[in-house]
Amino acid sequence: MSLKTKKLFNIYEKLLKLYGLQGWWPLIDFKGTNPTKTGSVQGYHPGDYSFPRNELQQFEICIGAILTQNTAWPNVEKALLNLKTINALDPKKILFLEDKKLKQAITPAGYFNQKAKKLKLFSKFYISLKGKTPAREELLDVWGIGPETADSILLYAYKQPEFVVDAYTRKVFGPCFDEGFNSINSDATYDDIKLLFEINLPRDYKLYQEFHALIVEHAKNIGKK
DNA sequence: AACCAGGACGTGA
DNA sequence: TCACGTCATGGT
Repeated sequence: MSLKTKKLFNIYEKLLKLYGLQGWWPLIDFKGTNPTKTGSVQGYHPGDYSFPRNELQQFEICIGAILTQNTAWPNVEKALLNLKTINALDPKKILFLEDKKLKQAITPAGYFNQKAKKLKLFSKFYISLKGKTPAREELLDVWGIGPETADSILLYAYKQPEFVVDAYTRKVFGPCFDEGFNSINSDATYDDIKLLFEINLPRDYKLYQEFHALIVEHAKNIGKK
């Protein structure tokens, strides 16, 4: 086991001890519980990596990944609930939904003009997959799907071992990159950081899911003070 | 009352 | 390539 591997596992264990299992990705149709969460956000399922269990849950995760771009999750949840209320949490329904109604439903998540376009384009793409797992490059070719959204979709909706890098990852690991991981500094690119994790950790989607969720939880906590 | 959230795209240099 | 502006609502 390399030094970097040991360091990453060490950090993972510390975060796990601090915050416990996170149970990402949250699903609005699943009434899970997670004592580390507060507020209205439900549907986390700590320790259960069997989700998504059907195509609708899978699609919901994809839509959530798009809606949460630069947006706090509680706002996304409101948008998802609105879509569910009008029975539109489904690729075909979204594709044929009036623009005005779609934008109205997702208003709480912000950027509703851009995101309405993104949801329609992704729905079309999702239908074209016919149940197949998309390649990362295919996802990136879809307008509105960048590296983080693509990796979130692959990791949480398709259980693919793609490590997700976000602003929180940089916040938490920035100092570590400068000190202990001397091949990568804090201005490393998205792919640099992604590869650091993927090269030095076993390709395990459960580990990647939990690690990323823990990083987000930790980043939120250190941001408060 | 600013500030920022689980980013991505378009533009000009 | 890369730095910067844009997109928009809701919570603190």
